[in-house]
Parts: sequence; structure tokens; C-alpha cells
Amino acid sequence: MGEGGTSGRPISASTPSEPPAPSEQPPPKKRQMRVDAVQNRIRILAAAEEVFAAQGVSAPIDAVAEQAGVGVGTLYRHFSTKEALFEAIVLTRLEELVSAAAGRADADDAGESFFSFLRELAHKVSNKHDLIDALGAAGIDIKSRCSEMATELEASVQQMLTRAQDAGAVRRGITTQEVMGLIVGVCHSAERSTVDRVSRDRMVEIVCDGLRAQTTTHTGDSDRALA
Amino acid sequence: MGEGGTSGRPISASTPSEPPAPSEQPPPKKRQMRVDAVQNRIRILAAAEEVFAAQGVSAPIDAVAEQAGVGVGTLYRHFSTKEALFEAIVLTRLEELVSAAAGRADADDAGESFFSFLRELAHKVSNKHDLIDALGAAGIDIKSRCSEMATELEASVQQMLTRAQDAGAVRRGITTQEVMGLIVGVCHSAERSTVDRVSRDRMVEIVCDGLRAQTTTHTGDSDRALA
DNA sequence: CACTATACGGAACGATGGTTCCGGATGTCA
DNA sequence: TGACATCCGGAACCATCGTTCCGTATAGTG
Repeated sequence: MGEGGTSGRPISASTPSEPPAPSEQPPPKKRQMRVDAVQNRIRILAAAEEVFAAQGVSAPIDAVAEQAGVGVGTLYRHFSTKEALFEAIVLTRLEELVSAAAGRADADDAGESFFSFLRELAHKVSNKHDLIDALGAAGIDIKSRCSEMATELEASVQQMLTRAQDAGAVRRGITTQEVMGLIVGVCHSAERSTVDRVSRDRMVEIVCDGLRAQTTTHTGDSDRALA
Repeated sequence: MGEGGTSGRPISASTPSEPPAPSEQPPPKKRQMRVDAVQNRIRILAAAEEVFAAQGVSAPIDAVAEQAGVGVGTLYRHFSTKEALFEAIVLTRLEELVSAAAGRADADDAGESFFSFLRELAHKVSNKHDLIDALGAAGIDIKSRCSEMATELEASVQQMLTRAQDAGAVRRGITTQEVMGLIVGVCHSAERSTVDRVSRDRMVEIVCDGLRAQTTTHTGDSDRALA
């Protein structure tokens, strides 16, 4: 870890001058933001993206400010709260996932398209502790637009899952939440221990194979395991 | 959640009067502990077991003290540090896992014995955030006896895994760490979201099926998924 | 019953992290 | 260029949490 911008574009700075693009703080002011303010906003978002990716939600706000080269005061001028900033980052990440899902909505091979999405999900989630934290908290607390996005993502995945099942590529009797939980859980494990990318990929493949398998020999209950 | 003692026995209070049983704090004193002190120690361990299970490592020490009905000072008299107390709890939990593994070491059906252990692992880990935290940190920082225990556990699992593979019940080319990561990761996901026990069990079964599957059609690399 | 080592409770301390405040700088516009 | 709205930096403030200290209570003993 170390370079700037963990992935693709550095998150929309969403200059409040343009009416479109639903950002967060910039309240309906008449006047445009000063140019230096806009630049700072961009810097802050980029820094937050990096810091939150590396340390998750628990990253101190000061770390973000320092990385952005601004004072905390400036940071709070742009984002009313740490959570608001965090949401902005996660929102963008979720949007990426949603579009990744949408792009596969009507692929030819429903099965493979589904699994390739899962791999991309794993890829995009890895090294992004913020996303793992956010997706892990699954709908419990993530606020406003984030939860909407999460819902949308879930819907997309749901659709792909159903198609893959209809194509006979994925077992039935599982929920979207379970699928997401499986992948995110694996990535979480991969982050915490010293496991490398290869191991992570192998774990993802194991999950995929498990999803492919049609209902197995075992009885439903498993809590019965006491020695 | 609210009853006392999350599972089996309430953790050895390890009265320092008995020479055996390697506890932690009670330094080689000549005199026995006062009986009230012993009782408090037991109370503290029980409280810690419960609180750490519910909230993980991040639970405030005051919460443990309150739950135990003692002051923080008393707590620190028994355990030099929060980490020491946490270790004591996790150690006991790890011992349970080790014995669970040992009990299956030479079972007839290596395959099923392996999978039944995984199910028990999932069962014992669920609702115990402390264990998830500890196993998740996998060898990185857990101190002293805990890391020894963890190593021992890993060895046991390793042995079971190898036997299961030799029996043709489990795919080859995977490590013990990966297996543990898979299960613990799933449980972690299950804890965080609103997923119920049934979902968790289903996810565990999916992982088990994935482990059963012999190497699949897919090529090793998966990081290739960009649209 | 008195005496003391042992133990207890909880206020107090120091570190960390989120948030607020305000004096001073600086774009922007006339 | 001068005036002002906007913006910036970072000290200060408050809450949380781990840990320490010390005056008080009490079990154990003769």
C-alpha cells in the first residue's frame, strides 16, 4: 500500500457548481465555491479514500486531514462529520459495484457472469477496509444514500443470482445476503491475517465451488456438533 | 442475550492455591488468596467471558468490572492489563477448540470428522466476538500462551485436513489458514449483519461443499475481472 | 478482640480521537 | 486597489478508555 488513489478515478469531487451529481455537504448556496476550496475538497476526498481504505472506519480524522495537507477545521468545513466523509467514500465505492453488477445483468452466460461478478466483488473489496466495514455492517446503520445504494446493489446481485440459478449454475435455497456475506467474510479474513492474494483468490474459488454444488448429502441442522 | 456463562463451564478460576493449571496473574505468593478475592476472580472471569463474547476486544474494561460487580481497581488487582484478561478468556476458548480437534484426530471417517469439526468451529465461534477477533488477528499479535494455543490448534486442524485429503474427501492445494479463514470469515459476516443462525449454517455448508469439490474448471487467477 | 496483610472501590490521571471556535489569510468583485 | 465574504489552520474542548493511586474495609490469625 502506498500510492495515491487506490483504484480508478479519484472519486467525484462533485463541484457544487454543477447541479447534477448528488454530493453531500455543499448546501444550496447561491455563490460558487472558491476555487481553493474546491481543490481542498478534492484533496480531502482523495486522502480519505486512501486512509479509509488502509485503516477502515476507525482511522483517525486527523490522519485524513494530514494526508490531505489541510487542517481539521478545513475538513469539517467540507464534511459536517466524520461519518459524512466516510459515507461519501463508501457511496462511490458502492456505485462502482452497482455498475459492475449492472454491466452483467443480461450477459449470455448467467452462471459465469455471476461468478465473475463475485470475483470482481472480492477484488474491489480487498484492501479497502472501509468497504468491508460498510458492507459488513450490512444495512444496520449505514445512513441515507449509502443504504439506498446498498439496497440497489443487493437488488442487482439478487437478479444475477436468480438468473444463474435458473440457468442451473448455482444451487437454490440461498439468499443474496448470504452470497455477499460469504465473499465479504472471506475478504475480511484475508485482510486480517497474513494471507496473500493467492490465498484469498483460492478461498473465493472455494466459495464459488460451494455455490455451484447442488444441495449436498447433509441434513440442514449443523448446530449439532457437540462432542 | 443476557444469561450468565455463554457456554460450557465458566472458565477455570484457577485458584492459585492449586499448583497445576497455568493461570496468569497470581504470582508465586506464599500465602493463599483470601476467599473473597478468589470469588471476585471468578466473577471477573465470568463477566469478561460474557462481555467479551458480546462486544469483542473493544469492550470497555469498565463494562466488565460493572458486570462483575467489582471496581476497576479490583479487576486490575487480578489482571495486570486488559489484554491479560482478554487472553485468559481466549485461551480457554482455544483450549476447547483444541480438544474438540484432538477428539477427532483418529476418527474412522477422516472426511466427515473434518467437516464436523468445521461445523463445531463455526458453532463455537459464533456469538463470541472475542474469539473471532482473536482468530481473525491470526498470529499477528496474540501474546504468549494464546499464540502457543493457536499454533497447537492449527497443527491439529492441519492433521485432520491432511487425513481428509488423503481420504479423498477434501480437495488438495489449500492451507489450514485458508480453511480457518473461510469459517471464521463466514462467522464474522454472520455476526455483523442481521443474518440468523440458519443463514450462518447454510454459509458454512456452502464452504464445506466448496472444500469437497475437486479442483474446478477455473484458471487460478481471478484478479482479472475488470469489465 | 485486636492487629495486620490483603483486598476493595472509585476518583483521578494521561492518552486518544471527534468536534468546535475564532483570529487571521485569501480569493473575488467592484 | 480596497472591501468583504469565504475559507483556512490548529488550538481548545469534551468524551471515552486504559491504568494508577490511595484511603478504607475486612478476612485471617493469635
